[in-house]
Amino acid sequence: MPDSAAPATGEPRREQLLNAADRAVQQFGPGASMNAIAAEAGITKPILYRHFGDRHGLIRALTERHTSGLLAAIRAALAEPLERRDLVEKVLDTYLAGIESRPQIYRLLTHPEPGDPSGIGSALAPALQQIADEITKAVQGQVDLGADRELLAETWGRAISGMVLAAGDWWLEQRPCSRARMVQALADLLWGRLAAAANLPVPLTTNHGTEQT
Amino acid sequence: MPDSAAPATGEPRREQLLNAADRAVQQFGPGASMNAIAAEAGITKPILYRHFGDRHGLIRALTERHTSGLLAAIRAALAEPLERRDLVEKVLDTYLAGIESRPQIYRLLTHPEPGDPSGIGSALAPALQQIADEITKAVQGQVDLGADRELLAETWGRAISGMVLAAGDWWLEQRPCSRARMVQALADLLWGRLAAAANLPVPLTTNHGTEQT
DNA sequence: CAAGGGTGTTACCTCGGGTAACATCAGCAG
DNA sequence: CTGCTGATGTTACCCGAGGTAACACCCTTG
Repeated sequence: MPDSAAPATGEPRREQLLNAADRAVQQFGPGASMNAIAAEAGITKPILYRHFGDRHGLIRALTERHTSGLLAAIRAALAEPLERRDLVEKVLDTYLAGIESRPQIYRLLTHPEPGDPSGIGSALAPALQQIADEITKAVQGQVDLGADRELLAETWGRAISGMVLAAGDWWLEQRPCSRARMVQALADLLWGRLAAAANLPVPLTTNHGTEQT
Repeated sequence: MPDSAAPATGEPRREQLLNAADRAVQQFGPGASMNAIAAEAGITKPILYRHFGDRHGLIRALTERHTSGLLAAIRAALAEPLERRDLVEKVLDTYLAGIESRPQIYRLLTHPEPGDPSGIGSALAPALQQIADEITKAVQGQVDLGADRELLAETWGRAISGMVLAAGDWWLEQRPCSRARMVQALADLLWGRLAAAANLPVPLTTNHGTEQT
């Protein structure tokens, strides 16, 4: 490696390829083929594979570029010195604003696999949808939520089912605790323990590893 | 259609194929190829396509069989006359027990797309993982949760990120309300409004459409 | 004995991920 | 100038998976 500090000619090409991949994904969605991406870049497949190894590597590089932005925003929001309720709202708003600004990219981040080119509506797992509906109905029928009843119930139906899906997914994979404890942890969350818990004093001793890029 | 009420010879074969597909999925995971499924059934591909149209149809038939069970269990749990907190726990436990009993099938239900045969750990979206980590760190650092701190924080990290993912997904797709209202709805949920809201009287006038199979 | 419907097969097509082998052009050492 | 190295690029191919066409078998019914 003769040149000591001149990646200025090497990096840009990779960036350029990623930009092309970006454009291709914007056009064709997350299922854009390697051929399509290569064509968008004005080159052919093998070059992509030389740079990124395989499709997974390309997608990963692509997602990392975008997640870094969203993640940084969320980190910043989480670090703001707000009341906890305000903090929660701030983070939620940051996330929603992030996905709102680039829907195609968002789809890539959350649904990296091709997905069906036919049905647009199949956002999350089909089973989840039905569970969400059940929860919605239950909340609507059993909980007094005032004027916003319908919207709240439906939102909560999605939210709770997604919450349980993600947590259950992780639990199945890792088995960090018994099922009963898991149930307690999730019920506690839904039960407002996040609101009820006392604030910890601002930590000055240990930095919780918020490494920035 | 000469035979009036004798699908007894037609249905069983289809059921039998579904059983074979079940076995194949248990063995090879959700990405089981049509060839593999056909082999497990002791036949070849075209028969599968005759019965189910395409892979999507097969997967759908398979998921419907299993969701009906899980969904019925959740419905039953939701309908039990328990205190709301107990009800929440009951439903959570029902769901977790359901996915625990058949992990491979669960994967099929929630991650119908092939997924990477190489990396096992990629359960949910890669971006989500990092967001979950951030939330975990934030909760650990800012909220006093007592002895279960670590487990609760990590569980909540996954749970909250999954919740926001699902809700955001739905919101992006449907745009049922403004972003600000969405933020409020989600923050309210995390804030214990589910716990704080009054019970609705048991509805006797309208049946909320809990149709059973 | 046909006719029809279900079950089954082999052989093929298409498309997408992934790779091997070869061509080219830059810069740099001798 | 020659020749090495390393990056960029190409064509042509392999493989596996979804999906289909065409043909064969059996069994029931008229």
